[in-house]
Amino acid sequence: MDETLPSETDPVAAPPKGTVTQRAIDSIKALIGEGRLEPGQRLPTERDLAAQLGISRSSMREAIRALTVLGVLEARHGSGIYVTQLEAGDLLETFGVVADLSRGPGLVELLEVRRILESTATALAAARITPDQLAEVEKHLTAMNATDDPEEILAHDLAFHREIAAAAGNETMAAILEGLSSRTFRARVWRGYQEEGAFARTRREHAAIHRALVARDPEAARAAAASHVGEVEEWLRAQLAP
Amino acid sequence: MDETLPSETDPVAAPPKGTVTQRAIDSIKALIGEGRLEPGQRLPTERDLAAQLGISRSSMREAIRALTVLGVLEARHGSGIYVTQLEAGDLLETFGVVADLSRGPGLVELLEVRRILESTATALAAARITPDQLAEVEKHLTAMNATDDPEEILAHDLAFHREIAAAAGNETMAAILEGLSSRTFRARVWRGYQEEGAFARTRREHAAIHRALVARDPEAARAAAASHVGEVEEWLRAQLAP
DNA sequence: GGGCCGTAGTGGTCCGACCACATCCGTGAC
DNA sequence: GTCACGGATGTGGTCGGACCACTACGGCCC
Repeated sequence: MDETLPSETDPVAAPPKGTVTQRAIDSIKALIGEGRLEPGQRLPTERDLAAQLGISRSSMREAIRALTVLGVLEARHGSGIYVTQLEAGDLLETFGVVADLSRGPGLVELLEVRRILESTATALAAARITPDQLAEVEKHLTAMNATDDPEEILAHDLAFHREIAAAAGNETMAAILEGLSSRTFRARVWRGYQEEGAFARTRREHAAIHRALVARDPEAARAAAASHVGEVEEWLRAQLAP
Repeated sequence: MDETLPSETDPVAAPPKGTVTQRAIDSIKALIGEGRLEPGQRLPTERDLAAQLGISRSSMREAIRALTVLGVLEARHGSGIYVTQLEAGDLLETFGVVADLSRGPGLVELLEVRRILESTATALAAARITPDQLAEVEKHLTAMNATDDPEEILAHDLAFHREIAAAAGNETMAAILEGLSSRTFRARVWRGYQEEGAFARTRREHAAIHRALVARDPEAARAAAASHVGEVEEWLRAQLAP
């Protein structure tokens, strides 16, 4: 087959700036940005791509790997390389890395961002949530209160907030919040928080959020969510202060 | 030299799950997450790292490249591989990719997130900004109004909001906003917006934000910033509707 | 003592080979 | 005619080695 990518406007030679691999990354990103590669579309083989850019397969593989971890490309063993759907979930998966590797003051700042977004998302959800979605939220709320297994509580806690974020109707915001609530992040922060007997308080706060959703009261929902995250934020701030 | 990384708790063999490269990525991430690799620290050579994990140098290079684009590692040609400072700016650089490659509804959602964060950041800035920072903001505001070159306006517009975000005192939020205002993102959206003669309106809105900062009025600042971003958001929403 | 320059060590690039897996298509049984 | 099987083909995944480009260090010369 003579499958070929739309060629660059460059007629003679590519400006040899930066490493070869970086150029390859930028080239592919540009192809997508300019719409010459559509979401879901299959790319030429690694070997062909390398040949078209005049670089080795090794370098091209590094470029593809880089774009893979960024959620832009997806490599399927034995099948080919594909452009992802380029939706919020695909591209924001890497956001979890930030939450996982931040520490100290950065963690507090991350919680501050989460408080802002989570409160807004909860307010939006109060206005938009459907009965089905509300039932799902209640399911996790009930399950969360019905067990003492920290692992299970954490899982339902995550799902509780995820459902609310989804009900807010902004996938991008939901994806960011998902990253800010990554499993390891919560495990690192929540663990110490819950160990101080904050279970009862957490339950009260979750109940307040739920009440606001049922009442379809955005302002009450905003306040409840902000307070919920803010509690943890203050606790963490105190932990880092002395 | 016999430089060696702290070994895994695993005594026999690593569970062969996923690709070899992915394992290497996770291993290094884990080393950093567990604090066995400090920010700024130099890693063993690619060859040593590959040997320690029992994989080829090629695969290890892909792993390193992946962590490099994520802002976790930094490779210096001829010198070695180093852990970044792991600060917000390092890790959130990839956020720009999201803004660059999103399209359609995703762009509106992105602007919605920016409106929420930008309004809060501006409100915080109104309460915390120092005279020096305020002078810097005014410098860009003046420069922005003194030229007709779109490129220059865009540059000062970016700097204007960047200074305000910095004055809010949350580096993480500032880094996210920086990504949401990436050059190519604004170029794609603002271009069309400004072409419709929105210059005057933009100037009024910037002036309103500035007044609120000078008056140290957080609520006015929040409203002005929200309105500023909201205008573009509404315009873009209308563009995509028909 | 200071500056120059060679050298060892590092990441960057390339090549070629082989492996593991997915897909497609022809073959055969039913 | 339909379907299941199985091999052939093409793909990404891994490996090993070679060489290049650059940095950093230290000894040499002035």
